[in-house]
Amino acid sequence: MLDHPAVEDIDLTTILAALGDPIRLAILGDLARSTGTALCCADFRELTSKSNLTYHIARMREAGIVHVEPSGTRRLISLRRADIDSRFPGVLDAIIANAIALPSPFGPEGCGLQ
Amino acid sequence: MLDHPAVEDIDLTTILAALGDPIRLAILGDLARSTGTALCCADFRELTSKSNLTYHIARMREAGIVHVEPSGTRRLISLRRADIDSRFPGVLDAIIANAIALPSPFGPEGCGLQ
DNA sequence: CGCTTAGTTCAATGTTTATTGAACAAAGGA
DNA sequence: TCCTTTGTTCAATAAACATTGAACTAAGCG
Repeated sequence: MLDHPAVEDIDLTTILAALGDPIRLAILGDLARSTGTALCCADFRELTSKSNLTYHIARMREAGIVHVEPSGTRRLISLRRADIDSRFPGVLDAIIANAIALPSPFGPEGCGLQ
Repeated sequence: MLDHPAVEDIDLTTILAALGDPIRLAILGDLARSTGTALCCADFRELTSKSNLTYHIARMREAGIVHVEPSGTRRLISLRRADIDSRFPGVLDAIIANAIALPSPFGPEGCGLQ
């Protein structure tokens, strides 16, 4: 539980598959928009249900895209941006640059975050 | 049949999902390595079976990643690099740069091309 | 201690995906 | 015209994926 792959074990196919889903791409966008502020699962509640979020965030964690750290009753989610960039230079940055501009797949009001 | 999405209909999630598969990422790598030479389905035969190639190449075509053009008894496959770059700048280039370096998922001898 | 907030686990369900092999179609060369 | 090469279609199948809701755990607060 809460296993994070080592940098050298991060796989490009797995990263792309993990981001090839509207909910997870929206999570990526939210995380990228909020650099500095740590987000927790509850911050993504407008995207889907609690248990479904557990599922999607676990997929991103297992792919090596996010780091999840328990903090009291919550889990702080952060991007492993430097890790992915060192392993696959430019890939995550390019995706983020485009994902940030994307409208939220769940209504024009966005996800509520910034 | 042989429907290609218009540039403005190309979707980032769909592209990432299409490339989040070892066979399709290998096809992308082969195409990127062979700029100048047009490839046909048969050039990917070391990756999987004929009918499975039809399936994977159709997915890439429907995602807007490749253009497929009949030519005699074959189909010439080419990357829609400029199209994707105009829609999602940098994304495909970054993925290609990393995919090219990737070992073929099907044996150290690579795919036989190049 | 009891309540609330945050998130997980689990089983169930329906959908999509990947893969196979056999049968088929279409173009080109001998 | 027959044969070969190239690729498609189709049905079947197994596996992976996404989604739900109910039950649960764990931490913090009053």
